[in-house]
Amino acid sequence: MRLFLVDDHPVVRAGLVALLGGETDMEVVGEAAGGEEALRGIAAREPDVVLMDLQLGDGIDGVETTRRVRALPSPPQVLVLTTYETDADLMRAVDAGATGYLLKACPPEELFQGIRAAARGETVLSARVATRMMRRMREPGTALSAREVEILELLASGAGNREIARRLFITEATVKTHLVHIYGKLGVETRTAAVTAAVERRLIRLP
Amino acid sequence: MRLFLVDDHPVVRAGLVALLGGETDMEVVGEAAGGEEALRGIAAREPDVVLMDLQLGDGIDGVETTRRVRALPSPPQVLVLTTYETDADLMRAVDAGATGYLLKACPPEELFQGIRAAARGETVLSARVATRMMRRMREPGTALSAREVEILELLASGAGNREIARRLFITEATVKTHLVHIYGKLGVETRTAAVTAAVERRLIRLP
DNA sequence: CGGCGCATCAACCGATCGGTTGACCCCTGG
DNA sequence: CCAGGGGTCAACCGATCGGTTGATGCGCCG
Repeated sequence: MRLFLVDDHPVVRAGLVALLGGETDMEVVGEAAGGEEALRGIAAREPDVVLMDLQLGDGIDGVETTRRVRALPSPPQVLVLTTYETDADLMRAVDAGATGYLLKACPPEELFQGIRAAARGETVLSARVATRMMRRMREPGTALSAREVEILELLASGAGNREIARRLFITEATVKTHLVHIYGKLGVETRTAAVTAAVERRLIRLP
Repeated sequence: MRLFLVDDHPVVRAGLVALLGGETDMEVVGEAAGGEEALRGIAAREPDVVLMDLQLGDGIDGVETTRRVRALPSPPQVLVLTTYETDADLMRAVDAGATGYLLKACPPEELFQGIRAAARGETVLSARVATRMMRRMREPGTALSAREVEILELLASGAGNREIARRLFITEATVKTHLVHIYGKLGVETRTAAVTAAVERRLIRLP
């Protein structure tokens, strides 16, 4: 089983090499610190599974790299191995064609089994990640409308209700109504908390 | 040189062991995934240098662990080795008694030299971290105090003034005074705008 | 057709926030 | 020594925000 590592931390790459060296059925055939380097290396070495971090430091991130890797002819499986377990990270990774999503904090044995499962094309999720997905499924009504996202973005820019109303050509009353709905869906009570909650879930992105 | 590792990621610990194994003058005498475990291990093994991550997953974080380690009789040097380079993390780590602050993304050679420097009691900073500090020095009036950063972090969590006051053991009046200063330094007029400005300038990091 | 969710608006009230002025303490450095 | 900066607190005021109730119109879907 040929593996390729993509992570901007030399320490993490060394750790994976060391850990995987103990498994007789796995071999690390290449590694990369950034997206561009990864694409070149993967095209050249043709691994079976790519272990991909999402935060790569330089311009092109892990999600975009995953998308391009999966667009290669006869692409390898891509197993995301990252630090965080936000909904948006997971969704975007899956959308980009990732085969699985594991956390760096997971025990090594879970990592080994995950890699073998990914090589067989099976979807593999860390226990904590799977738990989050289940909870999302069971709690509908948390999806924000397009209008509500518009409000959130102006909110994040620090605009007051009057300013938001002016920019969207509606009245303050309407803005307040939207805000109440947003607070409810995000489970917060203040505008500031709404902004941070939205950023964490990658509903909006700070400029 | 006896080293002790504190990091909640098995992969990272394995990576450090593998990397440091190549250096003849270093020896990893113990490791821990969490704060409590670290304190017990360090007291027992008496290392020269502790490599400390700031995100430990469980209740007690790296900063608090560092503070307690430095409070031990004849404490080891603590070298923070983490992923981020926000002002908040750096300032709190230094305040807690850390000898240095390196990033996991740094090249291994910088890590080795940093450990040797830390063992001699010298302060060592990653190049990117040092750059940030220099810029802070050269632009006074825009630099937030440690206390102001504390306020900002609670602000970002969506806390109201009363909640901030309660958590920091001060009165609402004091919180408001700090906020006025923060608004002035960041060039904003509302708490929400202050949070986004602070995140953009990497003064704080969203949870 | 009759709900249902979304978007819009109004009026009201209490709570909170933004801004100001003034004050005290502690520490550091010229 | 004392000026300066940071941290703390108080009292006050107007502006804004959070929360509520109620209402209208639109499009979708069974």
